[in-house]
Amino acid sequence: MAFREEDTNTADTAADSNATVQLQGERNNITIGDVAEALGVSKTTVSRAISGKGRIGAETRKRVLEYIKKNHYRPNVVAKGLAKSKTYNIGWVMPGDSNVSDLPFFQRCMMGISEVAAAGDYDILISMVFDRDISQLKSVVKNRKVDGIILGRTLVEDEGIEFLKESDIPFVVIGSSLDDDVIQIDNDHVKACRELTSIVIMKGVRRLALIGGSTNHVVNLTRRKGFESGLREQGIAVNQDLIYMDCEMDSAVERAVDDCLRNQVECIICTDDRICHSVLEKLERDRVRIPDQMKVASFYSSIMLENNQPAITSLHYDPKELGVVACRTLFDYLAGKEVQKKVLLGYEVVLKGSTQ
Amino acid sequence: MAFREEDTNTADTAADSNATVQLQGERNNITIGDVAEALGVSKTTVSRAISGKGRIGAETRKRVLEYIKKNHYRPNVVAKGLAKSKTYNIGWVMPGDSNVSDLPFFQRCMMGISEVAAAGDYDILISMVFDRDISQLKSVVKNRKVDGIILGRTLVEDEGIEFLKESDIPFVVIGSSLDDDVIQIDNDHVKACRELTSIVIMKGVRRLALIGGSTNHVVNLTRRKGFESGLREQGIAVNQDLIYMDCEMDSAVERAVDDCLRNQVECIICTDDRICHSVLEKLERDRVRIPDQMKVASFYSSIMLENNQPAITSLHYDPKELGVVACRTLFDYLAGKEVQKKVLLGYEVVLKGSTQ
DNA sequence: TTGAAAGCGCTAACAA
DNA sequence: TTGTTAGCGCTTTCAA
Repeated sequence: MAFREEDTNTADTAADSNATVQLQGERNNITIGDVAEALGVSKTTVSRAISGKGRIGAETRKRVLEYIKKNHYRPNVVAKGLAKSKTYNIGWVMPGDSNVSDLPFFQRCMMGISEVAAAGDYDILISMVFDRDISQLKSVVKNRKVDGIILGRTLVEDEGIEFLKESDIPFVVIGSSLDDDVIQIDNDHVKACRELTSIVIMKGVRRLALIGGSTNHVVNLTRRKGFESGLREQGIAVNQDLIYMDCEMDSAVERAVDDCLRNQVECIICTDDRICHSVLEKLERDRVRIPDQMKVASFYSSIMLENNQPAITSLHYDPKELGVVACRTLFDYLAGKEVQKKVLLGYEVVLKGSTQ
Repeated sequence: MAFREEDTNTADTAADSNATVQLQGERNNITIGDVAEALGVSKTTVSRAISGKGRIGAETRKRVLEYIKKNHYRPNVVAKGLAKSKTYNIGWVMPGDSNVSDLPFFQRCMMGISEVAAAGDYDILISMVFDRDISQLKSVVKNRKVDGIILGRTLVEDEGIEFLKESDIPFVVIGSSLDDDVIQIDNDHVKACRELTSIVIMKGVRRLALIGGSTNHVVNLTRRKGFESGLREQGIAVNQDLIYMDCEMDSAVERAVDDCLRNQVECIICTDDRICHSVLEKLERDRVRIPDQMKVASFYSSIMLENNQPAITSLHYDPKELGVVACRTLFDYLAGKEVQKKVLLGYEVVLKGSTQ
């Protein structure tokens, strides 16, 4: 029933005027040399006054600083970078092929990173990677445009990580890596998922199923591990037949749900909210009532689940905090400090009506 | 009914090991000087071989290029930038305070930008701005970390635009600006909204209402203009009482819907899908059936509306294309070419069940 | 406490 | 066709 009427002129001009503009003139900025000359001191002195390093007379210092302020001098960060072999940029690598529902997650991470970065006079250079295409990442690193990298997600076979390791540029990942050499910042998914699973079981449920996403995403493996650990903790044998992984397509989710219904599953747990959303739709279509006929919980929640009736029991994380810690860790590492190889952040279990 | 159990150890170490790492060693790269020396030519010659500019013997050129390839030499972009007064970065300014439902929009824009930028050997530096805080943008510009800027959205009173104008750095905006001096890339919202409004009217509706977002967002003004123009086009007088703007909060939307119901409105048009979503929830709560008792359409659709029953009539745009055109335009402008001050891109009217 | 000079890695006049 | 030299704007040794 979709009548599509496409506009023909896809690149039209404003009706009122065909006005054009052209760049002219040069911006020329005042340099450290100008300051030095104006004050009759050397560039070195000015440099020292600014950086605060090296001995310098309090009086001279004050004069320089005042002049600088009055004349709006700002050091050229790029030139400084060249001299110090730094770029004052860090690279933030986002998957360009992620589900829309994951975008807010990366966005929040980025806000955390950006906050810390800004405080350290750093900027963020982004590069998008796709499943098999890490060319943007490569170019940023090979062109030496960044001092370090933060990788936004981890895969089991991660070309990005491979590349970063061999190009020995400092980097940290958000998420867990199977590779111990990598500096990792993640939420404690195992513990979180174990806890949620346990709680659901303690409410009386015995037959639980897990519907999960790609097994190439480390996070899904971690969540599965937490789920199984929760079962065992409550003395329930892990039934591999009730664990459905790699449900990337809605159709796979549907098949899994059908199977659950056939097998008298009492509670479906989803590794993320995209899957959960699709489970909920399927259950609605089949007129399965939640929580009476089936309980549902999710190991990750975003806006997608926000307005569901009934509300969905799920785990909450703080993506911004991940970004903050990742960036701090990277900075510490760049500064030559010792950093922990793996930092695990907290979580929240939020119980709602869907597991009542 | 939300039992929240917060984890106490928000920054815990991996259980198995307290392993730490520390950065060591320096990456030292081969420079243009090394290449020159190895080949017994001057740096200039190497530079010319790489850039292809200036006369150089075919034989020499080949030798240099081969050596470079074999030894994995990559020019230092930052040094090149310093010499040429370029950064090879463009700034992408995203609102950090936007609704989650808008994030995919900005993400898609960014993908378009990133595609064009990469093709031009440029990278993207991001800065987030908040309603009243453009400090990140300022720092990026003042530190001269970028050659030009793309602004992701426009406000009626836009501090970002003000700042960019007076710092005379080249920039383009995605969206429309009331300021004619600004280079703008936008969809043709007026035309699109006029068309959608007209079509709905031609289906027999006479009493239409518009529920819209902040009047500080230029796009909302533009859409309102299109709505009114559609009414007039169909010979319907514009009733200002049925135009509800600045419905930022859900509560405002609810009041507007209540008012619509009282006033025998037959069709509610929303300026974006966040508002539409909230209209739909309200109507559902009031058990108003769509489209029988009330028709609904939206001037912008994203995932939020995707799975609604019935599907919602709306306008579709291509955010990535906006990014592509914005970046191309900026590049042209930087290159000293003449560019159009205002480029309007196309749209799609997608008719669905909600206006049946 | 201050300054001269070399250097970060590249480009671009100008000469040869 | 190639090389010499100065310079982009800053830092940093070394000397004064």
